[in-house]
Amino acid sequence: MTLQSDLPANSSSEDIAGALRRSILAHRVSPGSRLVEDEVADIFGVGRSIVRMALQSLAHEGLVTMIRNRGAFVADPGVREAREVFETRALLEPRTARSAAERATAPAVSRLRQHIEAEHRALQTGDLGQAVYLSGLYHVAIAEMADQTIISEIISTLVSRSSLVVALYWSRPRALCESHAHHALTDAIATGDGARAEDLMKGHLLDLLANLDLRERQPVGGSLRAVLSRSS
Amino acid sequence: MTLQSDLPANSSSEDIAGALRRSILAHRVSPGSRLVEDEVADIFGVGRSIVRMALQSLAHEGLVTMIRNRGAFVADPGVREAREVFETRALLEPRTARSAAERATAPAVSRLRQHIEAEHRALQTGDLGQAVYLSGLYHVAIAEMADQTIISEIISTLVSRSSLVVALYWSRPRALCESHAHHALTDAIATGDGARAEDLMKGHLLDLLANLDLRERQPVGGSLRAVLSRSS
DNA sequence: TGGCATCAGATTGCTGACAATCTTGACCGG
DNA sequence: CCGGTCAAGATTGTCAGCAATCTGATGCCA
Repeated sequence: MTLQSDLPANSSSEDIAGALRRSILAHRVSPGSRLVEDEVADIFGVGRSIVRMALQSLAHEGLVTMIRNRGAFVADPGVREAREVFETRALLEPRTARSAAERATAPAVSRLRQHIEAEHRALQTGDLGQAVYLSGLYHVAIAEMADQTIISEIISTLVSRSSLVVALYWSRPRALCESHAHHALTDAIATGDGARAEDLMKGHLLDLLANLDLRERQPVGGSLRAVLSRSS
Repeated sequence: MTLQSDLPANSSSEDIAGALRRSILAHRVSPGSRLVEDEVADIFGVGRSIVRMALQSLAHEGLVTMIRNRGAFVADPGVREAREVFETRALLEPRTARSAAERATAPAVSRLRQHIEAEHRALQTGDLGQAVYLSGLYHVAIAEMADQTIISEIISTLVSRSSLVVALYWSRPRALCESHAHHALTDAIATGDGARAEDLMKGHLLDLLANLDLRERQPVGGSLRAVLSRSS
């Protein structure tokens, strides 16, 4: 677990939750990893209570699993949860994209295009984790355009969880992902075509779900042992 | 703030979060009230750390607002949040009701009817807060029938927040609420009529939203002062 | 060899105390 | 009478330490 932190020694629990979140979403720590309170506290130079709060926050978001007397682990969603995350997004995001299109402003649209560009750059430098993370931010930005605070927050956590799901179940390692989908969607929003935006978003999410390899996989530790015994 | 607690002295933070939640949802503490950590800790006979965790939990659910260095308050949703809560529910619950209808089992349906009955009893004994609370549980029960964990959790928090909204904005104090709607919806689910369940749920939620008096109201303290100055 | 009790080490759960911060009310000058 | 300043009290934020619990390794016995 290498959680490089460039944070000032005196950070609040939200700062630490944010730093941990970025590390998890960019796949710098793998699902299932243990997050020891003392260790994290040392890394960020704070006491354990602060780390505890940050971990509890992330647990509420579904990015971390806490087990009493055992500690905190980076969430490790199963196939069922993976499916449910995308099904829920498919319920919320299409209509939200429509709202966003209906109240699109020029600066907001250009912010969307900047997101896409940043995502592209990350893909070209080969930083897949960062690309997935930025692709998530694009969806959150759309939700915020729709000016719906509650839905934005829900989508934000769902997008986070999606990032974990993609890390675990994405079936086409080097696919060009979905830049085309994002481009088309942005165009629809820019022209204020709500119906089209809704359709595109729905298709996009179904597409993502279809590209997951949702066969039951072995628990991480088990598969490692299996690999070793085969290679011997 | 009278938080009667019949809890054993040794309770976990979840127990306390639950007790607080019930108190808030049944309107035994009014929105905006302060929740002092020491006070709550004394009432439940635990240390402050446990209360802190419980409060943080409720803050994540949107039932409590925490302000740094100032403390925790029972949430006091504004008109905008009130509208958004119901709009989000309208996005999630109709489809979920359809799923519930499509996989309805006899015991699950009878549990729904029990919920309705309990709600009726509360209404007849005049316990309006309890009735609203139970009416919320009915909606959560439907979400659970649909066998969607994530959506169930989201709906559960939205239903909680709805309870606060109803406490603040319900326009017809003695209306017979919505028992008819719940009955019809249950019938649709019992007969496995998914399309009808979806329609009924959508209508039901729009109905609820329409019966809120969403004019901007004065902050609680301010209106009190206004009343006093008028009566003088 | 395989299964089970036991124990040391590591880690979390919780409490009490102290520091930092905010609120309230009194005081004071204009 | 009004606004601003200051100090006391109340409340939250954080830390360090200890008790409770879990993990995994060791040794024992069938």
